[in-house]
Amino acid sequence: MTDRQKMFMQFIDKFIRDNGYSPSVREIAKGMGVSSTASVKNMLDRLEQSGALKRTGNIARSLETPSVGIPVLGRIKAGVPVTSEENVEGYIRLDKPIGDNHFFLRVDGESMRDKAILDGDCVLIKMTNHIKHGQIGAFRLNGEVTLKTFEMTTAGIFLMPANADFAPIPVGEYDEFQVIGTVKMVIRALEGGYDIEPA
Amino acid sequence: MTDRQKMFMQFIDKFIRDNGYSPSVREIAKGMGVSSTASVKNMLDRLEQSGALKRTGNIARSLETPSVGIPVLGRIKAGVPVTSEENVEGYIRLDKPIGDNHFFLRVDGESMRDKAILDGDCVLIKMTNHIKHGQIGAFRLNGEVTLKTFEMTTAGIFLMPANADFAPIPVGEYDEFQVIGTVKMVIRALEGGYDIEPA
DNA sequence: TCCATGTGCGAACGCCTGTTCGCCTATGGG
DNA sequence: CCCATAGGCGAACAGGCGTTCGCACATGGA
Repeated sequence: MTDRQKMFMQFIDKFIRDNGYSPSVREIAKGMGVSSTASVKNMLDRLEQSGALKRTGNIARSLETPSVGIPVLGRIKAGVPVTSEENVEGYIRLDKPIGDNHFFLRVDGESMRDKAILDGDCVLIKMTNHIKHGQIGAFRLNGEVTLKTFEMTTAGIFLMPANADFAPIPVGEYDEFQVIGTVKMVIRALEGGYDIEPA
Repeated sequence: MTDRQKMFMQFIDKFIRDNGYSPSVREIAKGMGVSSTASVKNMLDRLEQSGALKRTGNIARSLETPSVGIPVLGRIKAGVPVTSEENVEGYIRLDKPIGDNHFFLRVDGESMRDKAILDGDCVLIKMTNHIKHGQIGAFRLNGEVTLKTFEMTTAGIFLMPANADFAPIPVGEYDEFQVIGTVKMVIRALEGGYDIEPA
């Protein structure tokens, strides 16, 4: 994406945030200081083609910046990529300064109880390979997805539960191991105070 | 709001969720099974007047269902109503099936640690006088606001911490005591993963 | 009985808005 | 030099869209 294209995106984004509806072609032209609607259409066509923008043909103010519903992944099936459609159990809509390298994971089990993350909570995962000693993250170990504290010591890598009922998991040289990402937020619903959109 | 008006709101709401932009007057007419755009405008005028809907005059598809910024209350000052402006430290924007009898409270202290609610978490409070034995709620006791589990026994009312370092608090007959509301959701940000709008 | 309120009809007006067409300029490989 | 790519101009078209006007018909309280 060129600098010019980024400027258009920023304008559209801000307009939608400020007004709650998307700008018209002419409003974009005015805001960006070009005089022809054709120039704007040109730009929108390219932005849409690159996937930065979503439009619905011939419909007024139907511009969308695609990025609001963050998927909530439930029990992760073995053998498929984590973010596979099959694992999506719903969506949580977020105000969007968040990238598409994020998803929510519904916590299964009590192994992180003492870090105040309970069975059924939703944790926001930022997908990344960079994780530091002591950070909580999501990992894939021999096909199983798990939420643990990451510890890297002279004895090797350990995935630490936060619950005395569970044992630390050493990551062996020949284990299939992958850092899925780090935990950025925890959301817990109590007594039906909160909905996720159905998948 | 009449039943008919609720149906219109539901339609508009769903349309926006599904399409990302608001319906036109004619689309509403079609969707609601009325044949005149004037009827729809009539309805929209009333919905707007009652505050259920926001519009921008003469602008296509500018319908908004006011998405509410729920205030986040920080340290509650003594002597002022809980929801007083002075206590607001920011806002969290929620998709709106939530009433204005809700607010977020930023948790101060570790007294609910064993219920997985930590210092600095944001809890969504539904303001109500109705609370059941065993529910977590926010209370005002002799001017202090506190988050505890509510217990009602033959020995009286107790506010129970979830942390062995804190003692149960009996509510005496002459205490100034008020149930502020019940906890509906817990949100925790880790490592800057999440922003609240400034107040 | 009278009147306010909620809901509806159909037609017409006029601005709003996305699209199209043809043409132009600058930049940077090959 | 040729050409692809990014960006832009101005005019015109056709359908989208909110608004207005005048009228109609129930319901329910005064």
